[in-house]
Amino acid sequence: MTIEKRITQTLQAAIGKLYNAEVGELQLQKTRKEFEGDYTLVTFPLLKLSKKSPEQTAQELGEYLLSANADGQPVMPELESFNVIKGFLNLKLKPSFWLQRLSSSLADANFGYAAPTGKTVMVEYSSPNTNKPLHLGHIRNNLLGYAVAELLKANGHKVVKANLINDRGIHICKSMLAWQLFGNGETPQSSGKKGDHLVGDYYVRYNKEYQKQVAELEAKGTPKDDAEKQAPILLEVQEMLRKWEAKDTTVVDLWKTMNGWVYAGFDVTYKALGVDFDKVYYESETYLLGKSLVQQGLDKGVFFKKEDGSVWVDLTNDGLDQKLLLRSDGTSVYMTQDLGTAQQRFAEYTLSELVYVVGNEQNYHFQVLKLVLKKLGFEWADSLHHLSYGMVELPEGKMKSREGTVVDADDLIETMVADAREMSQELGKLNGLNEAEAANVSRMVGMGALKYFILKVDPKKTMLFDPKESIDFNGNTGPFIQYTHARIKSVLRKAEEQGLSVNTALKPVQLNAKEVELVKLLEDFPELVRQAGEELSPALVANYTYELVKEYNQFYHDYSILREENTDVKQLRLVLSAQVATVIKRAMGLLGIDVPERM
RNA sequence: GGUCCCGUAGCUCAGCUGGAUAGAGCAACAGAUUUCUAAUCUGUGGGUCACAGGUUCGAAUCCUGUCGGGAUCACCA
Repeated sequence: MTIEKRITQTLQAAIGKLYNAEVGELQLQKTRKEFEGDYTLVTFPLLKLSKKSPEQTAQELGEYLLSANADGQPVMPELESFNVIKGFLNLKLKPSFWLQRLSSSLADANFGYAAPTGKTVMVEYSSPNTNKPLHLGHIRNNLLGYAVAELLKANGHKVVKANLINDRGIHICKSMLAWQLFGNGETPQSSGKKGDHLVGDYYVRYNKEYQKQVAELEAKGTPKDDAEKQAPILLEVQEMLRKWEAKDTTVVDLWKTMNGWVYAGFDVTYKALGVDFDKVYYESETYLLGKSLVQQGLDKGVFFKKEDGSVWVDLTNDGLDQKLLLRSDGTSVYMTQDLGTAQQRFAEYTLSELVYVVGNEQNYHFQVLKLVLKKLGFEWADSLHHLSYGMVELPEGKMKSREGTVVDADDLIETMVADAREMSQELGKLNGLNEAEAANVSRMVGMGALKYFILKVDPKKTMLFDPKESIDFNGNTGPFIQYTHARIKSVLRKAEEQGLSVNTALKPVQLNAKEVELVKLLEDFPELVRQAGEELSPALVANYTYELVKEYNQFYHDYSILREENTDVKQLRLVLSAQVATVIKRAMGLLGIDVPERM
């Protein structure tokens, strides 16, 4: 049970006794730092019961909590003192209580992780197109998806990480056609290019050629709109898509080959990002799903058919528009497929939740998806969650693939690691490490900087990614947290050299203020994980970790650990440090960030 | 035009299930060092929480409206 719950119960009982009345919700909160105390009860809502002033009510309640029961036991044994400021009753708990909490969290090997729930949750993320390499926007997606999956695991759920690859359609045909026309048989092996980059280059090449042809047509007097539809290369690519759909072996073989290059390239990027998947779906295999659902909807009368045979759902009563579900030629659209895959997934895995990590440009789509599934009568429609995230902008301007100023994921990763290495070297942090160790630390720090910078921001907000600031090793950054962890580990190693183990039971010692603050923060960790899991919010974890690190740094600065002469106090500080390191490591682990033992 | 999201310090962001004097980091300035790893710590200056109403004992937080920014409303995915 959390401390807050426990105190709330005590308070409810006390209020019941004092005022002879039942109280429901109490407003218990952490005491603000400028006041003395650990928890604060807001008494304003209780005035109706007490029929006294806020100050009197708080005072009365505080005195009662400190007094003894009929059996001689204190009403609230863990309470040391209280003070009243305006209507706020500040409760200060005994240091021995905090010491005891620290001991019990130390004894819990799974501190912060919940017991298995038996529930299975699917997190779909990444979901790239196969015509170009991953970029900055994908990085936010992948990091969010992975972190959310880890959070859900920490909350005791079984998690299926899924990737739905958009491997079909006109976009990949464009790369294929350009490769046929201009490629001279170039392969990743022959050119030394990463497969996804190679295919992406031909996508760019196609667009160049297309622009050129449109310009030529316009020069000959064709109106712009017509020119854009008549460019020969466009007609060719449309023909290619028709052939693909007709399963033309030449086209399908080329499609398989080039997609294979792309997948090999993606794997490298995924590995560098530290993300992975339990299940990969390909749209070429799922795009026909959902048609039977459309028929069901028609039978139930929740969808309707237009004269041309197309099927629609009318959502105007829900404040939305009419939405197409089946084209007039009977083929399905994106929405149809998503209806089908959702149903299939819930059936296949008996999911209790399905989380889609998809950019906010698809907010409308997921709103509709959920509504339509509800109209079809699926109870699990409410278990669909769209984790929507905003665009990542750059200092120079907005990043959008259409505008061509994309930041390539592989380039960015490489730059981050190289910068981390350079800065570590300048500070002499790599001295004494061999090449493999230096490379490993640089990788952890560079990726930590990138991941932390992106994950600490509320997903739904448009964020600004400043490469310079992200690699700034001061402040609320990944490297700062990693560094604190490494420093604690260093102290613990030195302690071990002195023959001090950190596993012995704690002797009763008086905790100082900073130590109590640390224990309090550590105590928040399990509840934080629970909340972050519920809200699908890695940012919550990131900002908590930073708070913990800041608090520890103050403690570290103000008090010595190894030089402390009182062995019991020294032991306490070692154990406390070890626990801080453990929690940092776990919290960062939830964000997919590695923490080095030394740096 | 409809729907959704955002607007907090010069900059990047926390805080939002209503509570005390709105917080960090960066940048600026002033300090601290025989390092337990200073990639640290302390201090100073910096705010009409976009604006206006409303609810409340109490609003950055909830409601309504206005302004500003973004996304979306395809027989694309």
